[in-house]
Amino acid sequence: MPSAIDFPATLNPEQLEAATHEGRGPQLVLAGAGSGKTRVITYRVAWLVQEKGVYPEHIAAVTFTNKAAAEMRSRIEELIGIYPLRAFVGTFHRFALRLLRIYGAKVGLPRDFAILDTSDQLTLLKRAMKSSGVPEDSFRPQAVLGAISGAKNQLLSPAKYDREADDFFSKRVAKVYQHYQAALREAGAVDFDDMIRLTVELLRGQEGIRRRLHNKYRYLLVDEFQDTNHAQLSMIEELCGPHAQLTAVGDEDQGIYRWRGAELGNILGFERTFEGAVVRKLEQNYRSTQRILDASGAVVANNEMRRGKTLWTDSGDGEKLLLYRARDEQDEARWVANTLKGLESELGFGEMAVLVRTNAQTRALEDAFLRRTIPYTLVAGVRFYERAEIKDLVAYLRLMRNPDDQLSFERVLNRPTRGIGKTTQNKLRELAQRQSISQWQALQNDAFIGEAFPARSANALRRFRDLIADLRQLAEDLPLPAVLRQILDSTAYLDQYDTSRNEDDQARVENIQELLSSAQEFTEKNAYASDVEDVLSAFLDHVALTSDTDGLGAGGVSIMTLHAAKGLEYGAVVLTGLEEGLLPHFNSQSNPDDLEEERRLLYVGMTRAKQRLFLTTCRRRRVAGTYQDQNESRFLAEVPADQMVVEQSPELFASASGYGRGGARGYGSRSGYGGGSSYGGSDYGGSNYGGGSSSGSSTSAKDVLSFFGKKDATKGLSPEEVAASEGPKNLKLPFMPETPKGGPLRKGARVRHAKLGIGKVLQIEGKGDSAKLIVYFDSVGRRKLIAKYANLDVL
DNA sequence: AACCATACATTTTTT
DNA sequence: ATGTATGGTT
Repeated sequence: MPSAIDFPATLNPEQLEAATHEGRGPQLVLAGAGSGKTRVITYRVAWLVQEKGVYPEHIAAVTFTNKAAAEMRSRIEELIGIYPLRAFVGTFHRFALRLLRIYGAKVGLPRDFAILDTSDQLTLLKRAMKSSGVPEDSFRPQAVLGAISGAKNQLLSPAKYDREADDFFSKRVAKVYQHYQAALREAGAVDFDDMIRLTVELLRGQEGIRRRLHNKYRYLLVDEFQDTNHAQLSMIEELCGPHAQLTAVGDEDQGIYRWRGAELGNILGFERTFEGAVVRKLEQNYRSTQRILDASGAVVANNEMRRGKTLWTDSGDGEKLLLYRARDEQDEARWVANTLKGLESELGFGEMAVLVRTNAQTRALEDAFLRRTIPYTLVAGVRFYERAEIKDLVAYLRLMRNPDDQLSFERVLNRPTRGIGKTTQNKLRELAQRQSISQWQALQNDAFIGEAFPARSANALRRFRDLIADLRQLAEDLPLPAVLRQILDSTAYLDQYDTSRNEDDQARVENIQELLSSAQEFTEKNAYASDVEDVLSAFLDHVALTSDTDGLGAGGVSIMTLHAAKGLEYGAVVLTGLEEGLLPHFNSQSNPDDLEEERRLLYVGMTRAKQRLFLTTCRRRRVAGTYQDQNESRFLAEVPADQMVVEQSPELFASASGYGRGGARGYGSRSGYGGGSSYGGSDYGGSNYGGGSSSGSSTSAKDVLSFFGKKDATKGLSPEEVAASEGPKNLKLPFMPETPKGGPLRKGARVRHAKLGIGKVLQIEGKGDSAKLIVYFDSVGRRKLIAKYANLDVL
């Protein structure tokens, strides 16, 4: 066991103050990128345990991701030499789950409630839309789910949400929300948002439990505080009893999850929420060169929503940033590949990362890397536990614990196929529903099966019932991995695959093997658990709360989204696609708060770099199949010129015909018209003002200016701003997908579609980027089209 | 139940 | 362009 830690010798003065914060009051630590925030949390826990004699049981450290939690736990344990440390170190959801598994009944949860993943949620939601009479094609289920999630994050019940709903969409959502909750109740399940919401409900409604928990969790540490949403903040508030000591750590400049409910206000208004709070800043950076800090700092300084920090380092200036102006995404990818190859001897590919705003950007990069045989890892991919075969087996496991689990039951009823078709499934569901019993219970009545179903179906159902019953019997005393093997065996699950011929099948079998090993590993780790069912339950919870995205460390250059890069660091970082429409993304250009978030996204990307930082921008880029002219990101103008070297693609001029006007900054060419919100409602809706790149003549900036002056519709750019800009030099145009030139698109207009031929517009509904057209084509008749994607020529 | 054709959507993603 | 979901057909 390590001897006492010399805190003052290992921490800088600010870190030391934060780690050894005394007194009752809450503390907010504003930890700049690379300033050692995890260090502060780990040392604070160590300090509490070693210096203040706090029992680890009284400490809870809460994070957002399993990965962060695991890292934190291992660092703390290493530091104080206690394994395992009996403190709570885990995610918000795991914390909530721990409480709900104990006290769930108090908020109306069944004993073995299941946790839904996103696809289960969608299944239930679609069902809820149907039962609430909201047709599925009227609103995108994803959008409805998003709205419901938002409501839950705001701790709004269906009734309250309904009361506050004042537009058509919200009214509908309110209805669906109600039915969705009913469906959850019926399925005996909660979704992720419910876990937090119900925990708040529990803490607010049960004074006794609340007091007990105040007594237990006396020291709270919350990581990434800028990412908390309203429900999570409430949970923390309720958890902070009169004696709790809260340490919140975060960085408002790295808040990039507004779109999923995170509220920067939680960190900006910390002192208002937590009275008497102390706020500290960590500004010494241990990661990047001063150059990188200055450049990124200059960018983020343009944000209003921040308290302001100035990061510094004593490790030297380092090299200037390098900006590459590429012709298109192929050229960009080629340049990135070559540049990184040149750095290989110095850094090694594993110390390099290429960051993108959208996943679609990775394709060109992968191509270039493959061609140049540069090893790379795509950090993304389908989550392990969401793969179909894994979900099947997990559903079987769930039935072992709770055969009344409706979703799991329906999932495996005919998987692998065993002659229980859709008709039979629907009938069974209806019959069970009518009697208010689970489908499993319905199957217990043998006579009922015989009466209700034709012989063939009845037999298949009986066989399924006996299969599950036998498995449940076995599961009672077999260890988890053996149960899984038995399931595979009894269902002949692997027989569906042809591993010698089909690569996909082979991958599925490998996935199943991986599941077996993870079950094995889990069982070994939890060997101390008292009985078999405990391990099974714990494993199911583990599966529900673990995404296993950690494909890191596979070697080579890491390619990932800016979001995925948060918290990571690399010797060299390339930020690609610094273009209007991509960064800032065009869906975020019209709202100032969204725009600031895009800037933070860039900031997060920049501050991942330790030594070298590269930026790239493309003159044109293929988006959804067709090339679009791009304008440089407005954020590039915010990087101090003296911190950056600019390199330009020779090809920019070589094939000058569509891109004539290559200035030092900004291009005379422009993109078509139609960025999101200005679409439908106007006379110009759907028509386009695309630069005539095909003819080789890019339209002059004057035309563009007059156009905008007249239109006055472009968000994020007032006519004054446009007028104030002088020619191509400072042109900042919103993202606009390119379409060929034509007249205004309106009812009755004749249009040409690339595949469908000539048609007539019958109707235009909606506006914004979702404007829908109904067109009658000579060839195929009526078609519904989305203006954005249809790419219509107006004749 | 397997198969094919068509429709649809395309920012970011954790739990 | 491209992948996935859905729906109809055999």
